[in-house]
Parts: sequence; structure tokens; C-alpha cells
Amino acid sequence: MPELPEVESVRRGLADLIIGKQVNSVRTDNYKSFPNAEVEVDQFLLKAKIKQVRRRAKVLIIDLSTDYSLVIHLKMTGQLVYRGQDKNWGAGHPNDSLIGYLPDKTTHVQIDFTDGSKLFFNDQRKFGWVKLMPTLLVMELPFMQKVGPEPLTKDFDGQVLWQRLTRKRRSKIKPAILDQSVVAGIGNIYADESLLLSKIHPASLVGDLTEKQVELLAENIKLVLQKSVDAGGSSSRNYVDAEGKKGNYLASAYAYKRQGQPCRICGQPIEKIKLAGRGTHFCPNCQKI
DNA sequence: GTACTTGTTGAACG
DNA sequence: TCGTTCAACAAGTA
Repeated sequence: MPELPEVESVRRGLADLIIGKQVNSVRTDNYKSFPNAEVEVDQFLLKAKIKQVRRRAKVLIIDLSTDYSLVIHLKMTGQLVYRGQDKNWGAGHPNDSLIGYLPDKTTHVQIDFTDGSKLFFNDQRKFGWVKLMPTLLVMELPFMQKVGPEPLTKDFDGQVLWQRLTRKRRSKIKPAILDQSVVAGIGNIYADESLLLSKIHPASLVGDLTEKQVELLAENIKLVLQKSVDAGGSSSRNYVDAEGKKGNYLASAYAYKRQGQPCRICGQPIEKIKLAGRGTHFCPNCQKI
């Protein structure tokens, strides 16, 4: 499932491939995947040129020459796939739609550019969406107003995390770092990974953590995300020229989906519990409350 | 048929 | 008002 590193991979891939291209036509089969008025699509998407591709948290923003933007959330199973004359590319949720014939039954938005290349938004569960709106309004969205700092920038470090966690001191640490208003883009996988590396129990109360522990946690959040960005995204399988290339982060995961297997630090079996409604993996020996 | 999966929002609570 | 937890939602897989 696309988390911040996968979305960043998508952003980089798209930026290389579609900036400067002009939209020729758009097709959709599902209003929820593309909840936009036809008149706005006609006026501000058709014939628009791609100016820029940005990311904030797990949200992709494609800025258009019309001062409108396509705002995209991949949620659990979304992916973007580019097909051109000499280049094929895709990233996001890893399944065969990345390399199969498109459009297929998971394709909900198709954008054709004037040079004949195509961009497909596929989503097997239709949780994700592509919204067209004025560029100026993107940052006014309620989500953008409250979302916390980007973990991979200098806006985020141990001091910042410590400060942002003060209002959360009665909460458990895992749900606190999953809260997008505390820090942007942490999902279930990287929450478990960064907590194990920091030897912090996911159910520890924020108020019981020392400043040192929070600083370590911030460092490990940066570390796991950066490692995954470098690897091209955790669960993702990016491909070039129809060659399946698996993202390898999950193969080296410490906690996620490793219940019953030995902890890579101490050898004790990893346990899985449910915390705040989410599957939570941790080492009972390394991570004590 | 049922449980499970996740990011996000909104309701309900103290 | 604020913080927190819980339920709900999207839809497909096992």
C-alpha cells in the first residue's frame, strides 16, 4: 500500500515523464474516483499543460497551466501508470495492472496527452481519488491546513516532534505518530518500523516518554522513510520497460508482517496486537512500556 | 459468509 | 473548547 515513500516515487517518476505535456482527453468510469464537474474539466483540464508535480504528506498535486491542479490520493490500492511510445512506467500499489494491458477493470481515470502518451489512474478498491480544483485552493483544504511537518525535511527533527507531541501526552505513541496533524505521511508500516528501531512500545503513553526517546524516534522515522525512498518505495514494484523490479524495503522490515518471526535485534518472536484499531507489530523484549 | 486490510473524517464522549 | 477513542467508509482478498 502506498505510503509516503511510494507517493514520493510516483511524484519523481511523473515529474520526469509528464511535465510540459498537454492534456488531450480524459476518461473516467466512476464519479467517486474523479468527482469533478464536466464544465470544469472541459475548461481547466482539457488542453492544459502539466507545469509541476508536488507532494504533501501522501497527497500528490499536479499543477496545470490553467492555475488548476489535479489533487490525487492513492489510499490503499491506487497506482499511476504511464504509457508512452518509448517508455513505460508505473508506481503505487504493486499488482499486475502496473505491467498489464491498460485500461483494465481497475482503471478509473485515463488521461491522454496530445503526443499520444497516456496516464492511467488505477485503483482496485476505488478508495482513492483524483480531484480537479484551483491551485490556490489546494493549500486551503482542511487536510492541508492541519497536516504536520514533512518528516524528510529540515522542518522536522526531535525537537519539533517533542513539541508537537505535547498536546498528545495522554495518547499512546503509535496512534499519536499516525495522526497526520503531528507529522505528515507516517502510515502503519513505518509507525511499527520506527518504534521498534527506537525500542519504544507502541502502547507507551506519550507523556511517559523522555525527550531522548522522542529524539531517537524522530531520527528513526527519518531513517526508515529515507531508506525506503532510496529503495523506490517499500511495498512497491516500480518498473521500467515492462521489467518487474521489486521494491525491497519489506524484505528488510524489522516489524511489519513479521509476527512469529525472530526480532532482528534480539531474536525473540515478534508479536502482533491490535492497537487503536490497527494491526500492530512489535518485539515484546526490545519494546517495553 | 466473515474477518481483515488503511487513511481519513466525523460523531460521541469526558 | 479540546483531546481522544470509536465507528464508518471505500471494495476486494483470503
